[in-house]
Amino acid sequence: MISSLILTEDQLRREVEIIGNTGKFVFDMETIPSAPGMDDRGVPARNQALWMGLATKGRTAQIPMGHPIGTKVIGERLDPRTDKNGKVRNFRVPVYERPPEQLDRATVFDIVNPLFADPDIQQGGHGFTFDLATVAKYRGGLIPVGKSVCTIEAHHLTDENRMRYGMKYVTKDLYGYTYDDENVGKTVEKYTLEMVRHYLHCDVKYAWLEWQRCEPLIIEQGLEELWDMECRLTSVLADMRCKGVMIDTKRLDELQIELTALAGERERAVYAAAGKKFNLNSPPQKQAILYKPVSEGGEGLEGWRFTKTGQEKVDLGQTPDHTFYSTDDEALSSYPDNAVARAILDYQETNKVLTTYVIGYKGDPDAKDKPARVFDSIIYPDFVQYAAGTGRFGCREPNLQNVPAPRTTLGKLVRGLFIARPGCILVVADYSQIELVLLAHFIGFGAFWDGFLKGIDPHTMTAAMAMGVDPELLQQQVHGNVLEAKNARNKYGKSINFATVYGAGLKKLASMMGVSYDKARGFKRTYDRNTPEISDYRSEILREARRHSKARTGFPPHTKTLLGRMRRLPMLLAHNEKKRMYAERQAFNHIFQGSSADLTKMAMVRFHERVKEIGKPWHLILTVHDELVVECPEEDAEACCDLLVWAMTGEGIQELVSLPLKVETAIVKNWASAK
DNA sequence: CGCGATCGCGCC
DNA sequence: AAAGGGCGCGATCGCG
Repeated sequence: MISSLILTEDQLRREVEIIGNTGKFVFDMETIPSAPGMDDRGVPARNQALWMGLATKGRTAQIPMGHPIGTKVIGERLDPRTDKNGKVRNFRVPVYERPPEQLDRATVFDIVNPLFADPDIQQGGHGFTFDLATVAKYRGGLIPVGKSVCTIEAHHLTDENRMRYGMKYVTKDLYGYTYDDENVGKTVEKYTLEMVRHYLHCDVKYAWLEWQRCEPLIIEQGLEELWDMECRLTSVLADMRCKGVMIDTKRLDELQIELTALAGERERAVYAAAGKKFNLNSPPQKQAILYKPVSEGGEGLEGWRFTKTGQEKVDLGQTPDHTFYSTDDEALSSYPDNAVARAILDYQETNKVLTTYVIGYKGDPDAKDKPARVFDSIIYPDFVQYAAGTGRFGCREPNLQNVPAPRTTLGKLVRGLFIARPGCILVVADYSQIELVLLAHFIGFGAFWDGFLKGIDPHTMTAAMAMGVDPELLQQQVHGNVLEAKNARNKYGKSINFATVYGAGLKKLASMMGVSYDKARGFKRTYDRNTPEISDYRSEILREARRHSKARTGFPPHTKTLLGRMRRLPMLLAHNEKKRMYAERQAFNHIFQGSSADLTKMAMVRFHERVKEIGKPWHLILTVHDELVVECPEEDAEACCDLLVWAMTGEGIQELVSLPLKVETAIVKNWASAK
């Protein structure tokens, strides 16, 4: 491949012309913080572009825009730095030649922008939302318009089980090539011009090759429509990444003060109850305190649930000691009479919120690895379209998909931190019972199916099937607030439905239902007798999945979603029963979890593209599996809500599912007010 | 000191 | 007889 360092306008114009004629290119941005000492190089709305890398058929180009150092070492200087003991020491630091004259950002974007503005030119990159969002601020906030190919997504569609999709690992495993032992991309400005140039050349070269490798595979595997949807989604995610979510920073600060005090109080209460100090964030130390006999300074509690490794050791025939037992919430909750267990539970509730959400968002200036996630009252989460094997999103830095739900006081406080910008409002919509609707859809008849058509709630329906009573009667009782009926719905119905889509066993089911093992078994038997179509469907799906093999059909055993998204699970053929049954649960669950993700992703694309057509300032800001959150001007709330409902359930998406798709909506000032 | 494993826990 | 799907992240702890 031809590789060029671009230092003049003419050189850049030539590259742009070649790319324009090819109609397809890769670009990759290397960035630095918005200001010295600021930790936002990974935040596209704020960072600064330092390099742009380009690739197209047969060539790459690297464009520095103010790289601070050259390549040759011309001397050495002593740099006084304080080490961790507070001592000042002189470090020898190489001095580099001055860098060459480079193009400035404005000039580069002037010349490159026609590529970004041309809907007929396809563009791609590895983890592409970052690059799309990074360049947007140099073009008036506009995301480049052409088809956007994220090469990680492309790879993921054809190999969803791969653990690491980073370029470093991909080049090593697929191309047998290593080029970045030093993580140059993390701090490009510290490396020599030539090192960055080579790094960037490799990045765009292999992104281009990945694109060319994956595209035919995707077509061959019949995933073209899904691929088209995911490509359009990449642009949506870039927009979300630019936008971010507003946080009530005043409340966040107040919450930090309140929770720090409360956690401290509760920590002292634990020590008082235990009669000694220990590290109450350490599971091993909690085990020692709770499960060791009184004679050895413990509370002498009888453990009843093993940890994962504890269970494995028991399976190997070892005799349990205190280190085998779990100290999780459920285990501790079973000792309501023990003061230490109670005190630990109280402490953990506040400490979890304090460390994960409050400090997690604000960052800890004293800790190295705890950067702030709030910038001028905005959090910029990274929604990752290729995070889960089922097709669901992941969300990182920070994860806004595990914000406490507004069911508890603390949950309301945390979720209430997420607010609409001034003059704006949040439109929240979530699919009702989407996984169960999909289960009924795929089976195509039976109790669920009838229930959904008659408007019977699926948990009520399942409770009725488990107790052998008339579903419509039970539904009436639930609506009439009959206590036993509501309990049956919430405990029995919900639990069995969860157990169905997740594949939980009877032991788990009993504990979820809050009844004895025997009673749970009885309910499950009645349920299975009344809904044979469900277990029949499961067997059929797994049989179908196992029919596949590389030799027979070209695919490993797998299941598929509504849009044909594959989950390949070779372990469906494992002889090891544990592993095989795990794969069976994954395979079955994938159909509903993955189809739900298909619908949500598709709805996001529909909403975003329609908004662009009508030119409204409405933006998706959050996606939480079956829930979408949009921010819009207050006066647009109703219209925006209508459009969101259309995107999620209207013509063009409803046809995919043979039962009515339903959403619940809310128009709110802060996220805690929904639901 | 960085890294991975483990445990635990927030969400859907 | 037994079987909880999918994430990201915080804290601790042992290892190299």
